[in-house]
Amino acid sequence: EDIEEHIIKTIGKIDVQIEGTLKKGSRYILKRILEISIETYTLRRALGGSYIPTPKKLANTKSTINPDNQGLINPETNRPSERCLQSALGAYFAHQDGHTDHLEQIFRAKKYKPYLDIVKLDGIPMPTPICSCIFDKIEKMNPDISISVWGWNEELATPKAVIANKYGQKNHFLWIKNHSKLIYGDTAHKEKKYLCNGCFQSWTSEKTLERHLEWCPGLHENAPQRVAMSVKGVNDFERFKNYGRMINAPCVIIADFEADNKKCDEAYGGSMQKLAEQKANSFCYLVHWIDTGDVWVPFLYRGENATQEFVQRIDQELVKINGVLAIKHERIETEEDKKRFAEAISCWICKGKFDIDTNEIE
DNA sequence: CCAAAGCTCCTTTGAGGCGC
DNA sequence: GCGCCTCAAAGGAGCTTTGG
Repeated sequence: EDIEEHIIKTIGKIDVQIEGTLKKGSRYILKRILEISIETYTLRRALGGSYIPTPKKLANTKSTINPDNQGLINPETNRPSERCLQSALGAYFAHQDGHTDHLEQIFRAKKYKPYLDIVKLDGIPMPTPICSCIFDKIEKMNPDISISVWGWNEELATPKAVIANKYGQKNHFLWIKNHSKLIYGDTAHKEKKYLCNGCFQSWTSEKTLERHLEWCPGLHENAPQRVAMSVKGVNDFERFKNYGRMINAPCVIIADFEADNKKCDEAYGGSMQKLAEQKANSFCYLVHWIDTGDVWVPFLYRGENATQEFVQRIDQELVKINGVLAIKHERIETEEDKKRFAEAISCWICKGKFDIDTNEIE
């Protein structure tokens, strides 16, 4: 169905292009279309594979169930079974039903067979690609569950939510029985952590998680944003106060740095440790004159001591800018202006009334 | 028995609000 | 801008619980 939709869209695009071309040139006539070719490519996505033992550090957390399908042969393909996703979901359903023992034996224990059958995976490719459209389909077929996919980095012993598709990688699915245990190592703080299922951040208490949930935008595509409206009589009135920003700036300097991320490991003060340092390696700036729109040619520097170089260059620019600003212009002041100044009773910037008697000013 | 999670309790750190 | 306050995050000691 995706292919059909794509073809219909493509035909529409071709029509528009043909029409556009015919309108542009004066006497074009379309006689016939000689050829339309469709190129297809095999999409290589992360795939769920056959049995892989749980990595040691992950196994130590005792937070996952890794169903054992070792030696199982799929009668349809005559190759090792690739049904790890089915068994991971089956283990969840069995656990929901109160079964806690030997869930990893779901393929072999007879009493667990029904739970494998609960899992609806019709039309889902095995091994299963990690792809939002496929997992959307699985969730539609199994309306009682929603699935989040996590990746495990054995070297760092850290879990990470999988959001983007991973291409051409063979994966193995297991069921995360206990999220809390999995995220315990997020910090060195030795208390239970509370996971947000929407964005996979961990929180220090139930209270802070609940507060976060009111605002969590989630990580999925088209994640909703919470909008806080002002309350009548409380915060529904705002007044502009930043009068300094109203003063005309004759010119602005627009500058940008690029930096290398230099790894380090040194004491920073207290119990903090500095792990990385941003070291500027280049910068570029230009001077933009507001009134005339003039731009002084962008200056680009790449090399040693970029920050010091920047300060020196800006000092020189300021000298040049002050040179321009030092040119005095004659003030144009009409009789009307003088009259308005004399009669003014409020500040022209903030509109506030003068609290001085204007008659006293001579 | 083991390793990791997690509890109680205490501490430091940094962000941010408030009043002056 | 400063001092003071509150709050949450996070570090950590010393212990128990948990699940294999």
